[in-house]
Amino acid sequence: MNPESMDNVFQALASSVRRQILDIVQSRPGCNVSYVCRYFDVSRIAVMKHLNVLENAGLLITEKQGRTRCLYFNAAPIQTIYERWTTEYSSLWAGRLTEFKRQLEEPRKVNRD
Amino acid sequence: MNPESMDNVFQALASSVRRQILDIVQSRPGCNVSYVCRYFDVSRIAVMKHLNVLENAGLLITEKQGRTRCLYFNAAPIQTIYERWTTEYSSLWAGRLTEFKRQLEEPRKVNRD
DNA sequence: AAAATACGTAACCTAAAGGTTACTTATGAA
DNA sequence: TTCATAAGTAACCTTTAGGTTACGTATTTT
Repeated sequence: MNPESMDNVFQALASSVRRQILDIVQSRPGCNVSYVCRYFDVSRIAVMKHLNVLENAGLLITEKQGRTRCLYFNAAPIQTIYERWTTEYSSLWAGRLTEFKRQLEEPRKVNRD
Repeated sequence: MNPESMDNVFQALASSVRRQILDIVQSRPGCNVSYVCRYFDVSRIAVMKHLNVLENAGLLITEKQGRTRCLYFNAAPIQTIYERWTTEYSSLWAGRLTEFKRQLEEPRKVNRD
């Protein structure tokens, strides 16, 4: 997973509305756009933009059936990030804030992600 | 953890530069602003803004000593989110995309977070 | 004391996020 | 066939994000 798509996933999750949308779709796999819209006070276009952000991040899968767009939640990106971060920050996720002082003698450009 | 601060954490993590900063500070607990700046090509002010975003999300702790600002990584917010999401989406994080179709008879305002 | 260093604040600029309304298009139902 | 419904596109607006330069202030260092 490249840093760009990691950005997309975190960015997508950084909105309460979008996290709610994930909840809704998860509880109703295959539901359509109008169904999701009923839960919110904002316009359908605004909801569609949120859906597109989520789809772009890979958190939603779309399947067009006739005139309706069926929505499915995809947990894979979250799992990937979780696995990645548990490896890199394993001690931290485990709950211990270890003061692991790696000897970094001279600053250099970091190339993470 | 309220949805607002959850937003802040995800938002803070949605930037490759900021994730790199976390790496740097984690590898050098107590380092100062200038030290972090050496890793990036952007201005010091830009880096400071990133640091403030991270601090606001609770991912960085700051301790002023004389004229220097000492930086420490704080994993607590990440742990909280992890625990929260593993509870809510446990089956998903576990790797099985279960088609758990909860019977949601009539749409209503969702109040998650 | 003078100079260099570390940080902070203010004002500004550009691009992106997140919302709106208006209009189109395609499909399903009567 | 007509009408209602589901979705998409375009153009626009306002706020926020992320960067800049210029300037100010406190604390070390020489």
